[in-house]
Amino acid sequence: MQRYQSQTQYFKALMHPTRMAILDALREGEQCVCHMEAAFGLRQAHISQHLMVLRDAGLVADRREGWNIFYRVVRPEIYPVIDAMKAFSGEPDGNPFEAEIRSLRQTCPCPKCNPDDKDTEYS
Amino acid sequence: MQRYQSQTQYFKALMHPTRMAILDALREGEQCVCHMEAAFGLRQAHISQHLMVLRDAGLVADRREGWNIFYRVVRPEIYPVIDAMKAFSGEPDGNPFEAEIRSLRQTCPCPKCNPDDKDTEYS
DNA sequence: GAATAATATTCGAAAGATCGAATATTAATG
DNA sequence: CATTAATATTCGATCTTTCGAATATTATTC
Repeated sequence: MQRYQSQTQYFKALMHPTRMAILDALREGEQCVCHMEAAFGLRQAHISQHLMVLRDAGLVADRREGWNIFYRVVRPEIYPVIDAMKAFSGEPDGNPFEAEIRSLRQTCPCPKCNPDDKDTEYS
Repeated sequence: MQRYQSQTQYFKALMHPTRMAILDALREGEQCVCHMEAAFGLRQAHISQHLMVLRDAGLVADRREGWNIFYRVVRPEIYPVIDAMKAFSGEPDGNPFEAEIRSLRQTCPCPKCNPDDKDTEYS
């Protein structure tokens, strides 16, 4: 059964709701961890742990920018697999967090969202 | 994360080498357990346990015919998902057990393989 | 350079998956 | 009806995954 090692490893990476949510959230391009924390309503450590699994699987990579760390998908060819599964299981395809993440851009203090905040004064 | 329940359940079903092998073996149509046992070189109980997982997931169903129980895929729409993963992970697609199972037909005593064996005399 | 913000890592307990061994079930045969 | 062939189920040990709590790391700011 050695021949199935690779395929099943990747299925294992896709096997958790939080990891599917992360991959969906990254459809729009890179996101910092704080975005996912807010969009999913999950604890920071929890998300970080699942990001580690995806990183170890070679599906995502990170990039630091000041305080924030941005994650991106490095093998977008994984999306056809996910989309095939969504079709199979009758879920609407695409990114269910799209609107949520877009609205985060208003208030998020991370440099990607609000590059000019450097000089902003808070009350 | 409730929304990912269904998708991840199915990924979980695909997550094991033996279960992938079973689904590949069933591409050619229904097979009895003895075929998979011979083709995979795995113990009977092991295969049976994984068949149970696939059955509980609603992917396969069984049918008895005399002594043998034949399994078949009841949701072949799962194959596009598997094929997408094979493409992703660089595996050749299709059923790697095709030749093996075909050759089993020569010697297998199950009714599907040799429907006329009823009257066959052994030494 | 001490404090802080964002994120990562470690640890430990609980839950789940795997797998072999043993046993149970079911239908066919004599 | 006892035996047998094919397959299923149960059990128990081991390994893996999950997840919260605590702690560590890294870059920034004052």
